[in-house]
Amino acid sequence: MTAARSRDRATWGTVREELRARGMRWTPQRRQILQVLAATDGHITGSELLERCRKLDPATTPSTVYRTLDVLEELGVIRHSHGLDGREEFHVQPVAEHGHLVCSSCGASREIDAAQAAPIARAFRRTHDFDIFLDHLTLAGRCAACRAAQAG
Amino acid sequence: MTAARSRDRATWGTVREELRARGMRWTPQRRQILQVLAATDGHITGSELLERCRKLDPATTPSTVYRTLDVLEELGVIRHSHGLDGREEFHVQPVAEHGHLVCSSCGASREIDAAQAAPIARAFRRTHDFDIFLDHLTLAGRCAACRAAQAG
DNA sequence: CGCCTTACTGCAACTCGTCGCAGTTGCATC
DNA sequence: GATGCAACTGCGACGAGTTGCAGTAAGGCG
Ligand SMILES: [Mn+2]
Ligand SMILES: [Mn+2]
Ligand SMILES: [Zn+2]
Ligand SMILES: [Zn+2]
Repeated sequence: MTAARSRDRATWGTVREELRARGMRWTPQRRQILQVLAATDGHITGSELLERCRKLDPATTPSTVYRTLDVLEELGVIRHSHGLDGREEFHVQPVAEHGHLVCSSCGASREIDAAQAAPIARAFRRTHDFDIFLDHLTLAGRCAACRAAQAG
Repeated sequence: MTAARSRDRATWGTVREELRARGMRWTPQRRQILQVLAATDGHITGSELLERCRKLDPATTPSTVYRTLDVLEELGVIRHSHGLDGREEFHVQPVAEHGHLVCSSCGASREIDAAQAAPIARAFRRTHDFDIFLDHLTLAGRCAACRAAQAG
């Protein structure tokens, strides 16, 4: 984990106040989930998060973890996209908005930043009057290496 | 269901020979699944297919249906993309290759045809040497109506 | 037609995730 | 510090989908 990629301490600390401001509660379970997320770089699935929480507290239950992920996404603290298998993958914030480009053959994954996605967003805005959510975008396809390997 | 959108009788009929050619077998279960798919317009999920098969034969089992979907996708008879919830949605062939544009707020969905996707495909081919699979693409976002509704 | 190989089916157990409900607890207020 | 309300947790049942395995049957061949 690098400081550049994860929410800094001060930002994570505001979650408690963001919850209170909405009439929601700060519980030991939520504190622990946030602690694990703060130590996570990049992406994490619900079941991975559950597993890591259970290392700290084996009594952690699935429903609490999944419901907390929903709450945190409503607050904007995390966002999700989907892997090739369709499972949700959560991003900790405030990483720059980005999509993913994944090779169906080898699983290699690259991020698509806002600049790269801008032409696509503009095209659908113009032709369909539709705003694309880059954070939710996963493009599947075949990378150069896999295309070359199969070409023979 | 319209003739224009579903695989015609002759094309569905070739599936039996395509299976045989690969050393696979033509079974009553597969015949029935294909019968349901032939009567399906547009998209269908695995559990929807299971449910429809069970109307014809209540003894239909999940594993056979899901495994048959895998086989048919390998043969190229169907393809899948993912709904906003991540679940697989199968397309019967030979519908023209297309992606989807789905509004996260109201669920409205439009198809993206090859012509509309061509600029995107070209861009990623050029900048990342990566071939996009249009059939697998689902773009999430917000439609004009929902944007207007929320603007106030 | 009957045999044999092996693809396939159905089952049971499992994973991931969701949901209603009853009991618990955060936290605001006095 | 005690009280009370509602948000939250944990439970148990459930839905969707996957997988190993043992028994079944498709279909090629004699
Ligand atoms: Mn997929
Ligand atoms: Mn999603
Ligand atoms: Zn690859
Ligand atoms: Zn909409």
